[in-house]
Amino acid sequence: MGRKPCCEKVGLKKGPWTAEEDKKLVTFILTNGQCCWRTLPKLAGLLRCGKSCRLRWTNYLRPDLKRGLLSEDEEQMVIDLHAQLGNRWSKIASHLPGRTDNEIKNHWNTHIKKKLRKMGIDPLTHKPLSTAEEQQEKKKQVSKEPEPKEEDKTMTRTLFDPMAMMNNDNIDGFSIDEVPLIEPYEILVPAAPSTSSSSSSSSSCSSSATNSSKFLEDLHYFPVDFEWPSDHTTTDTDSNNLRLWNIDDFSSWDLLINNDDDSDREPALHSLPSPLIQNPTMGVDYDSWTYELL
DNA sequence: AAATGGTACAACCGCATCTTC
DNA sequence: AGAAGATGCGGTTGTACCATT
Repeated sequence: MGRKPCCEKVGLKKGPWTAEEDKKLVTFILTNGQCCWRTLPKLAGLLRCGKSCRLRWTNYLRPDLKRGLLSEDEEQMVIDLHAQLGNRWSKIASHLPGRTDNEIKNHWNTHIKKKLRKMGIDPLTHKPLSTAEEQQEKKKQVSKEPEPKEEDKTMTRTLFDPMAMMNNDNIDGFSIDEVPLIEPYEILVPAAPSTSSSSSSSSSCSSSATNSSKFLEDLHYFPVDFEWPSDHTTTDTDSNNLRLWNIDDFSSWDLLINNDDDSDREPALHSLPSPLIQNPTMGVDYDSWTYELL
């Protein structure tokens, strides 16, 4: 008697998400918050399994995501963290606000691995390649010996970790679980005096509902026959910035929201806390997010 | 211009872990 | 305590895009 599959696979859609599905998912989550991924697809009218919805949201649709290639600093941080944590991508991602584990994993596999190899560093051990190769050889010869314990592995990685070397006396105090993630409801906080505190927990089903009500109102002004760009997931690898959708893709939407008569309908921008608009380090460019999502 | 190969990234799969009853 | 369900995580795959031949 095995466990039931996470969802009824029959009749469920797989593969790339369409703009329409994205819209449904975003609308639902902004209305109801993130709750119960299993039931979400049904409630949102999506023919997807909950898992797929969660991934789409966390890796692509979340408003607090940074897009674009990792900066040099971020890349170095990934390398340092990888030296300490190994392939614990979610832990690594928790140190890089706006970055997802999937994104970091992909970047590691496609860019950093090669880079390190070019530099003569083994991306697995973070040791000089020659040494690592020797070790591989030894490992083959002594393959009967048991695997080193997890702590030992970490120690080995740390040995060649510049960050750890610099902060040697801080290693023990360096908690990887202490960096908070920005939640959507934390971003879409209305500037208007709020009756309820914005602190509290992140587990509510309706946490973002009120915060985004204005935003959702604005959704109603979305052109019914608006044509979502089919290549909205296309990345511009020639520039440093990836994109979800080009600003030009939204000319009709842009026209709509910038209509002089309806200038106050611009999606909830006024209600966004100014630090979020002005502070790029928050990883949220509200303007672009609005356009990207819609 | 077409074919081919390489690269990058979104999405899926299966297992692990956590939560609830 | 342990079974079942829900969620999270890491590895892998599929495919679109780009460069080269």
